[in-house]
Amino acid sequence: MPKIGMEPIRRRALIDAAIATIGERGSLDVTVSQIARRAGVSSALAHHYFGNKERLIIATMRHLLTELLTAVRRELATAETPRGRISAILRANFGTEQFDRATIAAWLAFYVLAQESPDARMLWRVYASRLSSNLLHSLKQITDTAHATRIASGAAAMIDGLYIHTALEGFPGDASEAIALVENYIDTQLDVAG
Amino acid sequence: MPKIGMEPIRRRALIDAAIATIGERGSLDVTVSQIARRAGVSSALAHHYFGNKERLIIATMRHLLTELLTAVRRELATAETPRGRISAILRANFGTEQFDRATIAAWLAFYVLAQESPDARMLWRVYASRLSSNLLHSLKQITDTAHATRIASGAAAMIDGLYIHTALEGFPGDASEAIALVENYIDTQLDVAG
Amino acid sequence: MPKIGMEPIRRRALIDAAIATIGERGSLDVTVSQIARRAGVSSALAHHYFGNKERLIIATMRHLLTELLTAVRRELATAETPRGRISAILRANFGTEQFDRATIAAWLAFYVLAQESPDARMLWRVYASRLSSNLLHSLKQITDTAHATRIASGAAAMIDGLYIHTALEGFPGDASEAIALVENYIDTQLDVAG
Amino acid sequence: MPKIGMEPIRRRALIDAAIATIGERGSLDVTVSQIARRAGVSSALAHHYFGNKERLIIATMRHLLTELLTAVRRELATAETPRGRISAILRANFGTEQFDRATIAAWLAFYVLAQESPDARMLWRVYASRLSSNLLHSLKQITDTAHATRIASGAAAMIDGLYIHTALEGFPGDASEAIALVENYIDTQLDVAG
DNA sequence: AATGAATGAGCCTTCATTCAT
DNA sequence: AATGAATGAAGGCTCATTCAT
Repeated sequence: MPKIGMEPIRRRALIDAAIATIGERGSLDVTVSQIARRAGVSSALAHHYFGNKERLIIATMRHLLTELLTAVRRELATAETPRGRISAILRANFGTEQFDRATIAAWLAFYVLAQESPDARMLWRVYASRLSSNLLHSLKQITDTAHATRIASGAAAMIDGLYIHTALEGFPGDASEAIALVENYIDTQLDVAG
Repeated sequence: MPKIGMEPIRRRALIDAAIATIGERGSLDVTVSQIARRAGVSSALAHHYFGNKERLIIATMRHLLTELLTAVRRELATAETPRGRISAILRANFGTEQFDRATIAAWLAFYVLAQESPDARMLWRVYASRLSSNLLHSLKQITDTAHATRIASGAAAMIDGLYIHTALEGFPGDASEAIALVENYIDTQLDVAG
Repeated sequence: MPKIGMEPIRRRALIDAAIATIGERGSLDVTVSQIARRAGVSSALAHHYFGNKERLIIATMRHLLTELLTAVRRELATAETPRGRISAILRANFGTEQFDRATIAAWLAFYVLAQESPDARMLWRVYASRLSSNLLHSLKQITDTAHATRIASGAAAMIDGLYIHTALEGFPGDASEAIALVENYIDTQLDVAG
Repeated sequence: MPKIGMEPIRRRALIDAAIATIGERGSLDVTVSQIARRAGVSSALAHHYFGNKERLIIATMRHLLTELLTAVRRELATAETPRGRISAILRANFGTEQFDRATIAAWLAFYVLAQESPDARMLWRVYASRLSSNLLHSLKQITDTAHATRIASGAAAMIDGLYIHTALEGFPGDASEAIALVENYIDTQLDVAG
């Protein structure tokens, strides 16, 4: 086995382990040692590559964000109409990779981190404004700005709310039902907006 | 003269201090000492009254929940129609006491706690199902069960989503705009449902 | 045994233990745990009372300095002539309390600390300028300013040099011989200065 | 083409880097990595050439000592009288290479190391006895053994004391003033000794 | 009723050191 | 000749918790 070029492999392994550990625990109250052990390395190595715990956590959050945005882009590529683009965004947000237990739990934990850490908040803002502008862009092609703005806000809130409810098992349905709920919201709003 | 009957006073002071401390920090990463100091007592006293940190946190969460439910009951008492009862619930959820910075931040932190602590999850379930059944009960008097169920789920998700967005300053509006968004959702849904 | 008012007792015990531990080791490479163990308490208590390791070390240095200055003052009180005051200062600097193995070793370690820590350097400056001004004051009553200044500098350097040589066992004599060397320096200088 | 004969170059580079790093920090609290980075190599190479950290430090100390003794020898070669030889020794000790900031700081750090490390103490002893015997040898040609011994001890102490005071910026003058102080001590002592 | 005193347990972090390449 | 990869060991520091008063 080659002993060179391990850095990207280890970084990725540590980030994956961080998601799994945080997801399992349901909070950021995890130790670097736990994450490192799950990644099959020593905690010292985690520090070697990430500097400190916070940076590892932030890198993990960024990874999740990147994956989500990639999924969004992938789905968007298949859409052909403005309304179809909105559905694509929803499919990406509730896709199997984004909507599995550990990932949702990790996202929720990051929401809390975003309250204390400026870095984390900035990342959350990137996610939120990207989602918002994606929705807005498509909605504006269907209805007027005032309606589009309101619908985008409502849909974004509903999406995050569904994440929470799923994480806490307060939402009885699965991903497709979550999507249906938001789709229905948008359809109904657009119907009424005319 | 011996101070008698201090217990309820101290308990309340500690719970208030816990909300303030958690709200300020934005997470449950607060020490018992910080809370106690804010309450003007020693950390040993906090343990004397609550046994351990977790029970103090749970008591704080329960307090917040009780206050919310009390506010809901108070608002409901002023409502006269099923639709009016729904508006009353929203007014309570976004009322000044529930929707201030520290309280929202604390709620968000508790959401995360609910992922790890069975006690906390149970409390969250109480809140979620109470909210849900309140909404459902009124909605069923206006539309059929299928529509009512969906609208209740959507509204509940939207409410929690708005809490998150407000906590992270991703929602640009204030309480009244948050209310308007949910009211509009419900109105539109009911319109279409017929 | 009383359980109140322990703070000054513990602080003193920790400082004494720090001197002994540092003196024995010959450097500041000692752990808080070692010091605490010697003082008969947990390392957590050391942090409780001093905040962190550096502050404990600085407090120890300050203690040594205070003791030295107290000894100087005590000896000065017995002196009656300017020349006698100089001898008093030397007696204090080479007195049994200041000139024992552990204390000398600790002083030497502090000299090094003074190179990196501004707090430590400030303390060293206090010691150095106090010694210097004490010597200078008496010398000026015996000879002119130019000579007095030079002699004070030379004597101060010789004193510190003798500390080092004693710490490293490069000086063959004991305290009285060290004193004699400096006394002789001063006498000779004054003789020549006229 | 394989790099051949790199060993002496690397050793020297590491030792120079060690002096600079220790001098800058003012203590031996430097990491092997810092030294290696400054030398432009990996820390593993430092271990490859020196075995462990202590040996690198000792080698650095020995280097400093060798340079000092070389300087002494160089200066001594220019002296023609016993008194001139003493001046030559002083010139060497306070020469620009020995008396620069980093070197002095490193020396002071080594003094402390000499308290814990037998190897370091042995090196210091070599320096101290060489200095002492050099001085003594010349002094004995000028005055009787008793006086010569005392003057040698006093001068040696004064020299080290001046190093400390310079390191800690407690000595206001520069090298030439330091030399003058010791020269004056010796002259005066010899005058009186007759 | 209340607290100062005290600690065990645990976590983050650093660093000298080793090893395969 | 040289280094990236990796770790064990240890230290500083925090904190919930206990206890005697």
